[in-house]
Amino acid sequence: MVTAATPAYHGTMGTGRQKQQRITIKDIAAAADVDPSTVTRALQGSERVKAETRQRISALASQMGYVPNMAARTLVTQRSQLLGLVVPDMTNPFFAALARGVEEEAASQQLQVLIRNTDGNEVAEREAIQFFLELKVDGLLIPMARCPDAYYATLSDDIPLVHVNRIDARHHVSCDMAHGTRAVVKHLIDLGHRRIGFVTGPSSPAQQPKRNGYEAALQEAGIGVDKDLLLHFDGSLACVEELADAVIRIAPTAVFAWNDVCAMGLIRALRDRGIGIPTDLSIAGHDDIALAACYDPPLTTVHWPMYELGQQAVRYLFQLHAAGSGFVPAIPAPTLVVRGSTAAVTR
Amino acid sequence: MVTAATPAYHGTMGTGRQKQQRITIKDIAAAADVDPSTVTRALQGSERVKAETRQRISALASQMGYVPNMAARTLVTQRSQLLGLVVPDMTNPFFAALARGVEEEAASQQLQVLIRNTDGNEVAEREAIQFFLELKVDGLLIPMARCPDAYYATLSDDIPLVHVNRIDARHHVSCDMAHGTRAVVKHLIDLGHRRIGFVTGPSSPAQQPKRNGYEAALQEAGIGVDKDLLLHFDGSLACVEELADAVIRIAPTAVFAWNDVCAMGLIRALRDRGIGIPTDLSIAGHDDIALAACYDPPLTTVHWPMYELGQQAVRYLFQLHAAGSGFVPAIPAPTLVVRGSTAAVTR
DNA sequence: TACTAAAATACAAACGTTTGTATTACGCTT
DNA sequence: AAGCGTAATACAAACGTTTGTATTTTAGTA
Repeated sequence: MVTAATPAYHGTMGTGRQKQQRITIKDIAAAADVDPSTVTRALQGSERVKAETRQRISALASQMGYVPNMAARTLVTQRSQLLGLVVPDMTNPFFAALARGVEEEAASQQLQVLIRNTDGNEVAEREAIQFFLELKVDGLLIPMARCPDAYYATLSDDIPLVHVNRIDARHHVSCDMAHGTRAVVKHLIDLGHRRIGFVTGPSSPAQQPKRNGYEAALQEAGIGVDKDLLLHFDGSLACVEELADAVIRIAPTAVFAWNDVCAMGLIRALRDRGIGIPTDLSIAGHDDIALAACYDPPLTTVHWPMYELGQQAVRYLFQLHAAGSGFVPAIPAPTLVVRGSTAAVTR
Repeated sequence: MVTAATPAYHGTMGTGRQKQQRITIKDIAAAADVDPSTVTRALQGSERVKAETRQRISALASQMGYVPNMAARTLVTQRSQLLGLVVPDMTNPFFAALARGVEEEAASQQLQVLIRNTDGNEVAEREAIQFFLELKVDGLLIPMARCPDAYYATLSDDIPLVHVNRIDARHHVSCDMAHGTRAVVKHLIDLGHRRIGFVTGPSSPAQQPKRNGYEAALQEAGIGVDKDLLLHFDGSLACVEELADAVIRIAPTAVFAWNDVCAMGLIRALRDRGIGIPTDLSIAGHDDIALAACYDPPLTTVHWPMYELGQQAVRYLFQLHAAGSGFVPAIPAPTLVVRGSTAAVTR
């Protein structure tokens, strides 16, 4: 047998490596004249290998352009060092902030975060989860989950799974969503409004508290919930035109929109129809996206502690890993941000 | 049957979730009384295994809750079925649209897309690339790359890599960025503007053509480039205030802003200072994000064919895989979208 | 010098797939 | 019934790591 072990360095003519030849731990072992296991340990910085050898090996590794093979590592360790994050839409600044919190916290535990969008589609969500399962991620984070709870229940044995803002789930980290919406509606009531429209959004169990807050505030003020004042936003900006027409028809003095984007679109569409904001009508949004402060008028809205939610969710995940049970995440409440799009009632 | 299947976990007894033994292909093989290789082939739908057996095996697989192990597959096939997409910021609707195109096209080839954000940070970009390398992705897509070209050159042997909108790169798919910016500046010139400010953004080789277009349009119209009319946007909305002050100081009749967000912030800040848009000053943006049409006034801007760029980039990648060389992507040019934020010069 | 504990390293068996090759089973033809 | 081509399946060797255990080396002691 010919010894094929040597990876045949091709003319290393000064310029650095040229050969596209996967360098493995074995190659390094051969070059350093040690066993592959020693290379592994050296690269891990194990105390078990002599400092000098460690030094020599890692020098060799970077010099040879060694790139560890995650697949092999995952296979043997049964840990991928990966966290899966399943979000409806990363374009939404709201989820972007959450992802930020997740990534930050995960990094502190040497974990990488993988993100998949679902477009709020239930089927896509399942596919994303399935994908992460195959990838053998070490944990799954699902904000605003769309599927029925039973589905996640079947999963929770396979993999640690934490929901965000889904209070009916087994493991979840949530802020008091209803608190924020209650505050904004109360704010409108305090301004003298009585006919307050509410634009609902894509329905999902995770979003239910939003509506509860609206109703709670009205009831606290002794105002009945009028079904006629409910409108619906399908998430597309095209929809704001008919929304504007509907608002004119039902003639509220204030509208609490599903989110900031919806509020902005609505303001523009209403202005096109000759309705001044906030002079003729007050409009509040939700989420407090970056542009909310930049709109004209600046948007009154609800700010969510998304970054913190992301952080806490990751911590919760670790508790689950450690078989701990009673983790109580500390989440600040959403806060009302009063800006220029709401004003005292004029009629 | 011996208990060899139990992988003897340390501790964790009691509180946590109980150990589930993952189902492997071997388990299915045992249950179906066939060889593991037959299971693999059955699951792949290979003609080599009898239809009835195939049927039986896949029934068994789903019944037993089998989840394929990507790591093992990747290890042996040397293909991860994964595509890496490295973007500065997925929050940017612009990159979101690109990702959409990439995902769509990749899906048609049974590939999954993994996305990593870099925040426009060069170090983060390298880390992201390194990460993807370890993950053994089948291809790398990098729009608006930040690092010097030499860096990517060293990579291109290891992995197929396609840039988006980076014309100095070896393999790239780009639209004629300068064309869009030239069109918008020409539009302003046609409206009678002569003093046209330009707000630059985070510099990167990929963004150079944007500025070239600005200068080209001026030169074509016989207007000199006045360095005093150049401003800078650092990407944060906080920056618009000082930007507004600067605009007032240098007193252009029109401003071409780095992007739509910048334009919106600037409009609001200028209004706060008593300057009407577009009556006193015209402002154009870039990117044509969804909210651009919803702003008040609706933004004149440049629409990019990002979705198409994403698609074409993936196709290019496949050409590279197939060792084909002369792929010429067909990319529509960016188009000018005239809305309400620009008007004829009044002074 | 012989002996031993500790340090350093080597060995070998996994991890869960895939795939080329070898083997068996089956249905024909003669 | 022997022979044969093919269909169906089994075998076995990878892929690149990690890690428990065995072995060697080293240095320190008696």
